[in-house]
Amino acid sequence: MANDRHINYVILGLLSHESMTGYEIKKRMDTSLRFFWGASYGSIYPTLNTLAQSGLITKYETKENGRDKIIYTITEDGHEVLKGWLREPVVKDELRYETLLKLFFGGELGCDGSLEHIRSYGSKVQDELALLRSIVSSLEQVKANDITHLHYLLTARFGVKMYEACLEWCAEAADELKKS
Amino acid sequence: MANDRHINYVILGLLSHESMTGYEIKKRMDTSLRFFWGASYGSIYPTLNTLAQSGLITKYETKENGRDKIIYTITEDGHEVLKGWLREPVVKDELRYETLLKLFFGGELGCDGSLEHIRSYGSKVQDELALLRSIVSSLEQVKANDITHLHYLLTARFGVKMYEACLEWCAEAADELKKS
DNA sequence: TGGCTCATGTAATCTGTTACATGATTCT
DNA sequence: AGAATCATGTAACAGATTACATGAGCCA
Repeated sequence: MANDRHINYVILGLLSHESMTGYEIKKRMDTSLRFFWGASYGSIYPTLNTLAQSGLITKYETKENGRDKIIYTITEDGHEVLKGWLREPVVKDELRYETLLKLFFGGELGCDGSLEHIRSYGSKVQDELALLRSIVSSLEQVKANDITHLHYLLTARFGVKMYEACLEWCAEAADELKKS
Repeated sequence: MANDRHINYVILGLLSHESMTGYEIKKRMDTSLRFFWGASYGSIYPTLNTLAQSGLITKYETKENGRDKIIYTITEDGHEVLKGWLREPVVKDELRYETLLKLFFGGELGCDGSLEHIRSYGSKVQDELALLRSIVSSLEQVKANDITHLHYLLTARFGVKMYEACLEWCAEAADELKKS
């Protein structure tokens, strides 16, 4: 592989679970991975082509229900490259929280503005939490002794844990702002 | 202001607290803001110049201890622009967690690899947590009834809450991987 | 028939980092 | 004396998004 961008490994990872189209990859990003990673078509489709050229995935052009599709499948080489990346230590975990930025500078505005940001953040978190909880409970019901399933479950539970802590903080922070 | 990048507001925000040099701004990024935002010299210095050209901050070139410095100060216009941004709703809170990515695809590798990632993540979190806790306790000791202080404290507490939840998750996740 | 979803892709743009260049001062 | 820190800045590059273009099938 010429370059070493995350998007390569994300796609290889998704294809290691299941063969799919670029469109479906994008869907997974917006559902399963949305909590901790994102990508747009503008990075997905070109990457699929370079991965195919490198022989890490294969293209299968077909027609389903009259719709043209390209189904991508990971190759042996692809698996090896993915595993190589998985074995390497994590380089960076990043948070870019506009909410915290606005809160950090919130003294400039007064408490009401900050309270509004916290409220709106809290309600966003609550929605995400509901979504994640439903994912967790459906994964728990499957009760597969499959290791892949366990990994999904652990990441989803991470999200639940995070968001629960967020909500606690929201309540406490709002209280304190009201007191002042 | 010609453009609408976050870096503009981050700098205005920091300067709303205190006048300082570009070098000091970078330091704040790496200490106070490191938990939820980051920036490099390559974005800070050019932004300082455009902000000065727009009249949102002023330059004061001086010499301290024989060192050349440029101290930047926010203007009235700068305050207004900052307030305008603070009043607007938050557009995006983002997480880019390589650790979760590697864990999500960790089924490919086996439990040992995932356990190693969790361990290493846990120890990183513990370091950050210690740092944040010391910030929180020093902020609590100041006991300023100042609203700006309260805002610092709330963001720091957010970090503590997050990281505590992370550590709980690390312990639980590791247990479950060991069981399997 | 009109709007939504499925499906693929590209060009322009944006935003930021990395690596380098430079030079003074302070600490050990 | 040498290393680390203070201090400012730029050019090349990286990595990604946005907006657009295109077109077919599905549902009401």
